[in-house]
Amino acid sequence: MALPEGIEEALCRCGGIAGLMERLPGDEALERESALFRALADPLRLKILAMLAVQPLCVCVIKAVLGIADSKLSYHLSVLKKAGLITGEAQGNWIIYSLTDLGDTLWVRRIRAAKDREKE
Amino acid sequence: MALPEGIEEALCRCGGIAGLMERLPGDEALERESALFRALADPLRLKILAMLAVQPLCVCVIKAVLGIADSKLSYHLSVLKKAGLITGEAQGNWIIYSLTDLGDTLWVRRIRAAKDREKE
DNA sequence: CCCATGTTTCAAGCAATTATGAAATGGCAG
DNA sequence: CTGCCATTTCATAATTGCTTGAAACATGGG
Repeated sequence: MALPEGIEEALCRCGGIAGLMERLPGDEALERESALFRALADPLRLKILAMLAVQPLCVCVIKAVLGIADSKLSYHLSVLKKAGLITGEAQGNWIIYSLTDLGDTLWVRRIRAAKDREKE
Repeated sequence: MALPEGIEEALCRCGGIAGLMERLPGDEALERESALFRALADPLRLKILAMLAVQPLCVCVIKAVLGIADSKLSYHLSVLKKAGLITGEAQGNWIIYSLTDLGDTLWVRRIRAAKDREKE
């Protein structure tokens, strides 16, 4: 396989194809990371995270803000919960959701990233 | 609508439902953010980003490492390109891909996030 | 000009995610 | 116990995203 000038040289310097492969994250880590991004890959879910970043809320308030069907909201909440971004705690007749540590740090990161991007 | 104790009080403090809605990012921003996450929501694409974080590479090398069909790789490259995470520059017979600034900062962020998560 | 090589595009099928409405669960008040 | 309220679960339909192989497009060499 012929390669463009510059690339081949740089590739050799890092151990060729084999050397490159060694530097990559394992499949398991990639799967875990991408699963997290998948949970964040929906505007509705980001909006829910934004709300919970303000304060913990019960499902009915989230629903009132978003204006969507119960089951739809429940579905998205379960996606966020499975990803470990939020957690729900029963309180009487209600379930109060709030950000987990992971959700909180990721949220802070998102804000920072969005601000970084606005600079351009 | 009756609300659980604590929630209602906190909700009032931030301006009620209306006040909460004002604090949320606009639909446009949410769409833009989620589109970025969607591009990151695939292990193969994260692997490609990992490779390009090591050094710029032509398609054929990426293909050799991943061991997938041309068209499949091309598809994923186009997703990353549309999201503004990578850029391709023709050099003779080859196209050399590299991370954009956005891809690079996001990559750094990802590494940091992964390390944070390992602590637990 | 023609061929070989590297890469992309296209159409079709398949897989995964999301939307929807109805039914089920579980708690609490009367 | 009964009825109501908040929430989830389920089955199904609609949508979106991914994969695959064939064909098309460029580019550079003979």
